[in-house]
Amino acid sequence: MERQKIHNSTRTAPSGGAIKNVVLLNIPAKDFSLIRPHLEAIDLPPQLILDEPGENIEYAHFLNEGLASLVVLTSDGRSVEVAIVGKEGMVGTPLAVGLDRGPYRTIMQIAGSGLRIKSRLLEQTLQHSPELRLILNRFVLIQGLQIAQIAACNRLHEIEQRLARWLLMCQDRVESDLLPVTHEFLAQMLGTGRPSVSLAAGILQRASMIENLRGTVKILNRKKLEEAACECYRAIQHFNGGLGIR
Amino acid sequence: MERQKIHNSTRTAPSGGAIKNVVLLNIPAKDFSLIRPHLEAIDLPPQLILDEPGENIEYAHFLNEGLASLVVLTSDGRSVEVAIVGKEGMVGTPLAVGLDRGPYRTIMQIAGSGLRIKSRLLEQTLQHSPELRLILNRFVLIQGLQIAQIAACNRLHEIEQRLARWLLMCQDRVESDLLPVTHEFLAQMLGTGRPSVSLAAGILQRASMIENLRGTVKILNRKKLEEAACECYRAIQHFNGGLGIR
DNA sequence: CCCCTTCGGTTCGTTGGCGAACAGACATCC
DNA sequence: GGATGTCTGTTCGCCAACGAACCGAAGGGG
Repeated sequence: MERQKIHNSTRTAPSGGAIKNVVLLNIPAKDFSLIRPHLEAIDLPPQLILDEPGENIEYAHFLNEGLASLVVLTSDGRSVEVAIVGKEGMVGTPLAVGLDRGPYRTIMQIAGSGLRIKSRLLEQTLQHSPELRLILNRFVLIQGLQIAQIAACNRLHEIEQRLARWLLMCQDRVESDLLPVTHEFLAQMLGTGRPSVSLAAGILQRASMIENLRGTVKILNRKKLEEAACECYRAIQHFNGGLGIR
Repeated sequence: MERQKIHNSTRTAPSGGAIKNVVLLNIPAKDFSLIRPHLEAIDLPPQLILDEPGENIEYAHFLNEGLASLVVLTSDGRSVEVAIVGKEGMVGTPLAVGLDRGPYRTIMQIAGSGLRIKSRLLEQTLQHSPELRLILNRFVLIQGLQIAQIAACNRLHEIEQRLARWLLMCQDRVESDLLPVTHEFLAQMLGTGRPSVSLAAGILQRASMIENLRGTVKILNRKKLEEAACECYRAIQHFNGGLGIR
């Protein structure tokens, strides 16, 4: 068990880079050897779109660093984020159950890198690895719980709390205290207008929880920020308990 | 293929009742015989609570008629519905991936009946039926898509549209034009106050789409109601395409 | 028959959030 | 150093939604 852990922590991609993605690290060694040759290292700059709603999903992505958002778009051009995926999961969940498209846009929020695998090759691998299949299906469910909590949060809580929640969830998946996001972008994620975000961010700043810099938000006091956030943050954190997030 | 269909449509529970649940009908015959002896018929009166957040899920439920809601509760006593489950799915999705509890309350919305199976027995069955496992996991994903759409809807659309959407989704899963729900209950589902519901329902009534009776809403004009609903209704309907809902 | 509960309809004052708009700060490029 | 574009801070008027409250109607039980 201990040896397995050590082995996991030094698992490498074909390109030689260390793997940090929790899903990949949790695959049993024998099954990892099945998938490893098909993995392809990929750089993931901010705003890169990984999947579009209704379009064929070519690759499954496993992040090592950075942060992707699942976003629902409406016909009038507005948008809301419904889930966040970092190194704890997988992007392209429909592939896990043999479907080839989903209804959301998946977009890189914070730059990073990861590994990708052709959908057809993932499917082949899944047929020989029930363990991987279980891991992915479990992630699909957990992600559903996260989405449900955000659904409730979107309805019941106010912008200030939701902003605090978002900043915390974001920082949980990034090393730094500096989150490179603009208010405009936050507005799209929170499904609101930009002035509302600036207003809420101003309040948090005056309470010295954060500092608003140009194009980035700096976390000054995590503890106070957690108090300002709604219970949804704790709830989501709890779902992810087994997935290696904090 | 055709014979299979005919067989499916006459599949019966141990109690002798006909099965209408789409998940159960789609299980291959050989695997259905595995699960059949463990199924137990159950009557499902309105307001019956099937699962509570954080508590052990004893049974998986497969509805034949009626309608259940997944509801997220907050600490201040408010609530929102995040998904609806009828005969197209399963209640107790965490069991499908070997987890034993979830974060939502599952409550019967419209009276009905169904079949249930002990969680331990379902788990045993799953180990011998990859087909059933795939069907359930696929449902878990589809339900996630539904929740995501509702998450967006909760944020971006107004009560009137959301109410119309809810009524349509409800009627899709019930034979009658009469939906036995109170405004108070609708308020809890839509995560809003009761007056807001009465107001919106009044508008829909004056447009002769519905009629508000005591304790029930009558659908008068489905077509107009669909026009009044937001795009989310169509989207969710589309996800369920393969699941036997309309 | 009357009482009592449940529900629907409506009101009213308050508020959070929205969209549009503008001004100032900062960064980059020439 | 000046011009341009991006980003933040802030204002203002407007509207949807909220919570509390009250009334009246409908239904059920004694």
